[in-house]
Amino acid sequence: MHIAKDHDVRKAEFLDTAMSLFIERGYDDTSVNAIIEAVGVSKGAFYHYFRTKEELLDELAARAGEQAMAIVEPIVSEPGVPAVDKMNAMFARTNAFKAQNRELMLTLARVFYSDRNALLRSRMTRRSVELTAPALARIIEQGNREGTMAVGHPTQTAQMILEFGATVVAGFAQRLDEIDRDPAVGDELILSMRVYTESVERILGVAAGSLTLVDDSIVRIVRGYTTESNGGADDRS
Amino acid sequence: MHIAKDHDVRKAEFLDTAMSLFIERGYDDTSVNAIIEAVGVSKGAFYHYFRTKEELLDELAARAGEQAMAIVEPIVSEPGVPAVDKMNAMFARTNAFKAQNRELMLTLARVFYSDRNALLRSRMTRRSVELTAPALARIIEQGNREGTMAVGHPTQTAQMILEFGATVVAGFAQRLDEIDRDPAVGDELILSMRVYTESVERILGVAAGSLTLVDDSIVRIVRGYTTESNGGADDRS
DNA sequence: AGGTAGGTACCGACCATCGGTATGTAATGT
DNA sequence: ACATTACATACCGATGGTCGGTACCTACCT
Repeated sequence: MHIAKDHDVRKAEFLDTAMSLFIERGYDDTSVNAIIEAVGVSKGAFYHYFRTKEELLDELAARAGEQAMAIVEPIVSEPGVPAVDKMNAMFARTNAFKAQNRELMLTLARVFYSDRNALLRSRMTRRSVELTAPALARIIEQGNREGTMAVGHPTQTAQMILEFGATVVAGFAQRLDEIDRDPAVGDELILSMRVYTESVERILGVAAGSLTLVDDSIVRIVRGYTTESNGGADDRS
Repeated sequence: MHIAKDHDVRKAEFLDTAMSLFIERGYDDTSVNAIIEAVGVSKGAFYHYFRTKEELLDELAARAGEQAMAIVEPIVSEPGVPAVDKMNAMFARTNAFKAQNRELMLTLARVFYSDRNALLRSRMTRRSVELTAPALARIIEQGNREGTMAVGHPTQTAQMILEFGATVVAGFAQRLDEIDRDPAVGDELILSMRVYTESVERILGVAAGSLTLVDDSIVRIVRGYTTESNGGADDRS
């Protein structure tokens, strides 16, 4: 009756559906029963692939880390590119994706960064930082050699900047909803992103204004948050 | 038979016992049954004071924020003290407490910052940051006026520094256990705390070496972590 | 002074659901 | 053929939360 699928395929199926359910309802509020129901299998199937629900969470975190690494790696390895440009590229890559999937990112951000998902987020960012930090460290070392950066401890600093960024983004996302009640919050958020960029610039000892960690697309997301149809942009560069 | 206690007294009793149980075993792993057993009351009593287990968590977070504020407030209001000194005092106050209760802090840190308590931590730090940030912002503004600091947006920066600090401390605590397996991790952690201090100095535009956000007592905690009896200190200032 | 109405503080049995286990069985590879 | 994989199903203790009831204090009416 039941068709046996390939091991990795079924496992991916579990991971995918679990991920979207976690995003929807949060890790704690998504039961194993809900997962197996969505996949259309039995409990035994679930515990055949994962020893515990938490192990599934860890595998999700690991996958996220690998994906983050896959994006970052080619940028770092590119020869002949200045360190500052590499940093900008590294952050711009994720920004571009976010801008393209505006609707997705908004709902995703609101739920992923809601503190109902504190554990999920904690695990995923940690893995991502762990795997991405060495790459950023190499960029910083390159910047030191080029004389555009002045950082005493690249490895520690890289880790800190990434953790720092994750924290800032989390705070950012958690306040998105407030914009509805008070549009001024939107300006505050945009300001905080600029302060973040400036802070990183100072930490790296890089020239002011040379980094663009958060580009205009993010600003446009915030701007267009309340009203779906955003008319003329009232930007003041 | 049963003596009726005053409302606030009983509520505080719930909060206190719940807090110590959360610290001991984590939020998720502490059942409502465990709490009422420790307090010595029935299930009905608990749900008479709190609508859900999570509401109790929120009230704990609120209390923590107020306590943090109570420590910071008098330091900020003190007249005639340079901003840099105030910042050092603000951080030293908590450090001193930590050093005195070394044993307590270690167990507390290991559990509080273990990601089993991601939710608890997330709520508490958020409240603390929210309440403490304005005070730090005032210090930064004072530093700007004195010419010892150069910060464009004190409010946002204050918030960021505190969130940043919480993140760093969390990462710090989560790696404490690794020292047992690899003593070199201890050096890494101490280094990361120094990098944190230097980063904040740069963000504030303050003279290098003028901040002491993490004093030697913390270093001594890490040093004495593996062996209980710490003989001669092999410090290299 | 005595009755009683109403609110607060609490009890304890009960419930659906949770994560996880035990055991069985059909399909598949060798 | 036989072991291993890939599930299914029934079941477990524990959990967060509900609910109907009760003891007790206070206030007011007569």
